[in-house]
Amino acid sequence: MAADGLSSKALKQVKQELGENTPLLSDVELMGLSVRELNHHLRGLSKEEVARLKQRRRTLKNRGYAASCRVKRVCQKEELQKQKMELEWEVDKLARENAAMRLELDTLRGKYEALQGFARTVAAHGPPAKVATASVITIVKSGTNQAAYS
Amino acid sequence: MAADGLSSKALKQVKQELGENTPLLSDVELMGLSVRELNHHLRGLSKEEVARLKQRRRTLKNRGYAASCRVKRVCQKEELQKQKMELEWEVDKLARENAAMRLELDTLRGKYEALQGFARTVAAHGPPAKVATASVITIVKSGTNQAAYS
DNA sequence: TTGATAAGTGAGCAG
DNA sequence: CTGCTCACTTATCAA
Repeated sequence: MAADGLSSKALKQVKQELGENTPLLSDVELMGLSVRELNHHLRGLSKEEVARLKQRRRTLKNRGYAASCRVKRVCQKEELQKQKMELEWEVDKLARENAAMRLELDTLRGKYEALQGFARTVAAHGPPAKVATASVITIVKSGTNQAAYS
Repeated sequence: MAADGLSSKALKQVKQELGENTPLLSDVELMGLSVRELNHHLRGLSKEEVARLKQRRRTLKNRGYAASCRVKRVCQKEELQKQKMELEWEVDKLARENAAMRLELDTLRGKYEALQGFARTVAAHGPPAKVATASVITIVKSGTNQAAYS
């Protein structure tokens, strides 16, 4: 291969010239033929020419296979990267939700405990007197669910 | 290329024979040489032989480059898949945490509102009487933070 | 036979 | 020049 002294460009030129010598079967055309159609075009050709033509057909097809193989590889890689980005986005979103809920939970816990202290005092002693601090009053007034008034 | 009638196996045999004719520079050896070392081995060779040898060196190196290129491609793909799996795992973990916290939050909200209703009643009317239902008593008794007794 | 893929080769670019 | 990557060819394997 390295000894023939012909670049691939030169070879392509040769192929083009040959193709012009035999315009009936040049590259793209040769690929699209079914076996039956191919045999039709093969009538009256020497054994060697038939073999050469079939080999050329195979080579052309292989060229296409190689190309689609490369395309496939690229697509798969892009698909992976895309999925990765989507997952990163989802992680970010969930992390934010998580932080927000944690905050909310802590806040609510604080309010709940304050209210619980108030209730415990009330339950133990008499009616609300000194225990009802401003914070507790606030808590009692600001309901998380305003739909329970009636 | 398709016209030379030589398979790559045949070519390799040829190369091996040539290598045995010139045992001083065969494949692996030729690759590991620095330019200076190479020039040393090139003394007293015809221009053509020098060119041929250099070309063979280049070809051998290219073979190695191609191999490492493929390895690299595979590694990158595996790396992406690994990262993807880690992200999936993280999403799963965060989603679970999220669900658990949401549940906890809902529960606490429920308890909070019940307690709030109790407190509101107590604040509006007198001491605990008929309003203190069993659920509220339970809520008051089961503290989320037992450290507030004194 | 057809299609896909690994390995090898040359072309061409970048450093 | 060296190293890398692309397109192509060939050798193989599976369907």
